[in-house]
Formats: sequence, C-alpha cells, structure tokens
Amino acid sequence: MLLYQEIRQYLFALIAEHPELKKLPSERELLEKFQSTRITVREALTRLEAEGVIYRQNRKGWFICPPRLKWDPVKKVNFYQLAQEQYFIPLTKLVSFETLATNKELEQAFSLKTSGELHKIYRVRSLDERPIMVEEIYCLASQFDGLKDKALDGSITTIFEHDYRVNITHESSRLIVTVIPDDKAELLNVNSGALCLKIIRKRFNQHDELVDYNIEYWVHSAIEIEVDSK
Amino acid sequence: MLLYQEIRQYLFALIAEHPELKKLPSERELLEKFQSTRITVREALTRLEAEGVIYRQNRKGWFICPPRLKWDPVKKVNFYQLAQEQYFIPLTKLVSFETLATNKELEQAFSLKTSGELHKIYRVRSLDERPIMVEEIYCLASQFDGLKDKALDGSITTIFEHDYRVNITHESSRLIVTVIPDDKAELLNVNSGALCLKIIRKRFNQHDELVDYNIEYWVHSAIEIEVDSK
DNA sequence: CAGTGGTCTAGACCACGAT
DNA sequence: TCGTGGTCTAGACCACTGG
Repeated sequence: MLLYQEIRQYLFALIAEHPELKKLPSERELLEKFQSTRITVREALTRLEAEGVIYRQNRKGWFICPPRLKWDPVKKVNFYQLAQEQYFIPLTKLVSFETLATNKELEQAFSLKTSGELHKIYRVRSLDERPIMVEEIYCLASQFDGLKDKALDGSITTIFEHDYRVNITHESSRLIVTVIPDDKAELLNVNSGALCLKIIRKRFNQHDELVDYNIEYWVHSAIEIEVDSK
Repeated sequence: MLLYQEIRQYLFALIAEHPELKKLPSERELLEKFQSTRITVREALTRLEAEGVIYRQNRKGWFICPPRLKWDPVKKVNFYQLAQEQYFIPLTKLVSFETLATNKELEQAFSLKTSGELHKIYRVRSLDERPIMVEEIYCLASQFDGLKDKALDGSITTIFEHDYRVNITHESSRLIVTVIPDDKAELLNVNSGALCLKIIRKRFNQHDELVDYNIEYWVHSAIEIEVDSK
C-alpha cells in the first residue's frame, strides 16, 4: 500500500478507537513514526481533511471533527433550535453592519430599476465554540429602516416578522462546493484554501418580492444537508 | 504575494481569457515558467481543483471544468431532460447488475424483519463524455422481478411506473461533501482523493414504503444544487 | 518512445501559537 | 522560547498515456 494511505489508515483507526481524542499528533511526530517526510504525512492529513474527518486550525494543529450539524435548507427552522436539538451550543456573532449602495448583482436580484441602498449584515455562527459558518445578508434599507438597532445576533426572520410585519413565504437556494474566500477563512479560523459549501439563498414574501439575499459559507466538514420532498 | 498564489492567479486569468482552452500547461512547463518546484506548482493546481475550476485525469493532465449541471434534488426531473435543457449530451452506462442478500444497513432502510434479496444497479452518468456521477441503486428483488432485463441505462423511475405500477411519491436526500471512494474514482476517471458530493436518497411510495435506496457520488465541480421551497 | 502526473526523500526558513 | 504548521527548494523513481 502507498505510504500516505498507510498513514491515513493509521490515523483513521486512531480516531475511531479514541472517541475522546480532540487533536492529532503533530506532523513531525508522525513523520518520525513512519520514517517519512512532511510531504507524505501532509498528503495523508489533507486527504482526511477533504473527507471531513479532521480539520486544522492555522498553525495550531490538526483536530478531529465533531459530528456534523444536520440541516434542511427547505424547512424554516431556526439555527438555535436546530443546534440545540442536536446537542450543540450555538452562537451567533455580528461582525459588522453596514448600509451601502447596491451593485449590479444585487440590483438585479432585488429587481431594482435604479440604484438604492441595502443593509448588509455580516455574521459568524459557531457550534460549541467552533466557527462553522459566515453569512452576508442583504436587504433593502428602505424596507427595514432602523434594522441596525435590532438584535442582529438572533433570528433575522423573527425580526422581519415581528418588527416589520414582513413574512418569508418561500425561498430558493443554490449550493456549490468550493473554497472559502481568504477573508472569510480568517473569521472561521480555518486555513486559506479550506473547503466549504457555499449557499446562496433568496427569500421571498407572498408577492414574490425578494426580501433578503444571503450568501453563506459553511465549513464543509461541519454540515450535512437533509432535504425532503413531498 | 505567495508564489503558489501567484501561479494560481496566473492560471485563473489564463482560463478566464481563453474560454476555448481545455487543458492546462503541464506541471513541468509551469515550474519552469515560475522558476519553482513541483510542490509549489501543485499547491496552486490543487487549490484551483478544490475551487472547482479545474480537474485532473489520472496521468493525463489538468483540464478546465465546463459549466456545472444545475440540478434540483427535490423536483422529479429526468437526468436526460435536465442535461439537454442545459445543452449537455447526457449518457448513462450500466456498470453491473447484481441480486444480493441484504446487509444490516439496507435491512433497516427497507424495514425488513428478515434478510431478503435486493437488486443492485450500478451505473455511471456522463455529460459530454465526461463521467460526472456514479450511483448504486438498491430495490427489493421480490418487488421488481425481472428488472435485470429492462433498459437499465434509462430512467429507473419510468421503469418502476410503467412496468411495475410503482409510483414514487416522495423522497428524502442527505448531502455531504467528502472524497470519492477509490473504486468509484476509477470509474469516474478521476484521481484517488477527488472531492465529491455524496447524496443518499430514499424514495417512497404513497404508503410510505421505501421503493429504492440510492447512493450517488457527484464530481464536486460538475454540479450545482438548486432547491426551491414553497 | 517521450511526456505526463503520482509518489516520495531530505532537507530549509518563516510566522504564529502556547507557555 | 520552543513547537506548530505554512511555504518552498531540488531533486528522485515510478506507472501510465499517447503518439
């Protein structure tokens, strides 16, 4: 068998047999154990990382992935509730709030004929202190006056409903597998080049008008999507 | 800027400016151009691969990804129709057909009280001659007697409906990002360790009985998921 | 056959983390 | 300060592809 596959197998078994383990041995310990080099050891590690078995924190080491959050993008379930049902401790942190002019992409999404102003909510969500998702939420400034002063680390849907009488009735999502942009990688405390599931969601009201436009980046090993169709 | 980032940028621009390009320069050409080594060149290439911009074929070289197939796992659309609407030439190839005894996982899925026999359809799907998905479909041998002799490179749903009067009414899917198992990588003509979107689908009839159990592995750069909710 | 990527060695220096 | 991973050099041999 290839050497990097042997190392991979060894680590895979190590993880399976030691459920309490949080962190892997260092790369140098491993290369010594297998009389090999860092290139080969890292081949094994990056493979396990792509599989979603381990993840790294910049210059801190390689860690074992906790269970994935199961999430249904179609059901309208609140993040906190979902996380708690699955025994995670959820946390949302507001990174920034801005009000800015639209760009082409967003004007088109909101069917704006002229340029306008949008609120941008930028936040990070964690499970058990591990950041696992960043999101950018855009909505019309004219429609959500005073949004800045609401509790933006909670459910935006609830704010829309309770404070603005705007209800989301349907939505569409696009999912692709790609790499986290570097500025988001920093916020998520993952390496440049880390894999992610990028989700672009458009949420509409009963008149088929776009209410908000969200771009989410989920750490790929932290999530499992579940979709039901009736 | 980091050298591998420079190489990445160069290739990214090269691809953007030459839409007709199918194949990248070889690793050795690149290392010469950048006065670097293969390790560094490959860092740039694997990054672009993870981003879904390029893909490799074992020992043949690095190729530029065509547009992704947009697919809605919730809508019951036939693969051929979907592909053609998006100007791809679809193809399905039967790899094998077997009838085998159930295992624990499958017995549970089919709510079997005793062990039984299952048909297993194993096939590969391509777009424009590029294999992009392998799937294993399991269904009850007792329910689909003679399935072996049907046109198994077409729509299984249609065979169920027309030949067996079994209608799929709803389904549930689980999606995770992971690595393609080595035996499937070979069929897909991709490298060991290639990324994929793994989809496990259960399809049910009107009585809530499992009709088939599918495991699909999609080449991650070949697909984009679109889901609508009402 | 020459050219490609796949795997591997044996080092190096650096920035950043934990202490 | 020392240990960690991040980046990089300068090679090597191999298996397989394509002409």
